[in-house]
Amino acid sequence: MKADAAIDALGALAQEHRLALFRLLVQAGDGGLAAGMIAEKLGVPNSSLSFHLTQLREAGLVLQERQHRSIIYRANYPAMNSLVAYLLENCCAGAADCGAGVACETPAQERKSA
Amino acid sequence: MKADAAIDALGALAQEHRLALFRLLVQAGDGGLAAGMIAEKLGVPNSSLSFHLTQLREAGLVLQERQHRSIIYRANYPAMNSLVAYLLENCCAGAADCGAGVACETPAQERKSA
DNA sequence: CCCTTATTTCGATAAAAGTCGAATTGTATT
DNA sequence: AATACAATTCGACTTTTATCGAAATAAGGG
Repeated sequence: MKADAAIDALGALAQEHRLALFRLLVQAGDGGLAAGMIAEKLGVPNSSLSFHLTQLREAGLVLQERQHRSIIYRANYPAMNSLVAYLLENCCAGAADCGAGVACETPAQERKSA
Repeated sequence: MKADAAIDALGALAQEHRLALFRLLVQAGDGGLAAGMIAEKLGVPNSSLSFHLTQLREAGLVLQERQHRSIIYRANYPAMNSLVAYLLENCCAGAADCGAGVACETPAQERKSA
């Protein structure tokens, strides 16, 4: 993962509605949620929500797919994984135990997943 | 972790210089780095860097400590851990295997670390 | 085809974030 | 107490982000 992609992803998550939206999709799992359903759950006007969905999609954090009249959104888990890996890359210069706890023990750093 | 804290942390990381700065500290480990050293490594004016350090500190992602004339900054690993846990909380509604891969298998979700 | 539903794009506006030189504060040295 | 050094605060400015109603696009049903 490159710095620009990480900044886009973090920026996409750093907003009240988008953070709530992403967590909603993370919890929804494979089934995903339709745009209208999300707008209703978050209490945000459709046009505003559409703006936020675009941000998350362009940042690579969510995937979209048309189903009949609705558009279904899903969390992109691999993208999330590589974002976390990027943040913790070479933690404590690679020392096995550096007091960082779980953060430093991410099982798969810099995998090819996204 | 609460939503506001997560937004602050994500917003703090969603910026070119601050992301590079945080990763620098993550890699530096327990020794930390002095403000001046960071400014030099990043090629950012002191006043700009100070602004960014404040952002990261207020977001809880870095810790500061005075040492003689310098101020040493360190990554706050527990804060990072709880941020990741917050993002992936109740992933796939708690299903053991949901295709999310590593992301969904965070060992310590919502611990009291930060 | 016309009509309803689902979602996005447009456009104008308001609010927040980033930049950096100059001045300031705090700490050590002689 | 005068000087040098390390870092932060101030202030004026530019750029980016967020909001949401109204109009447009897309898909399916009668």
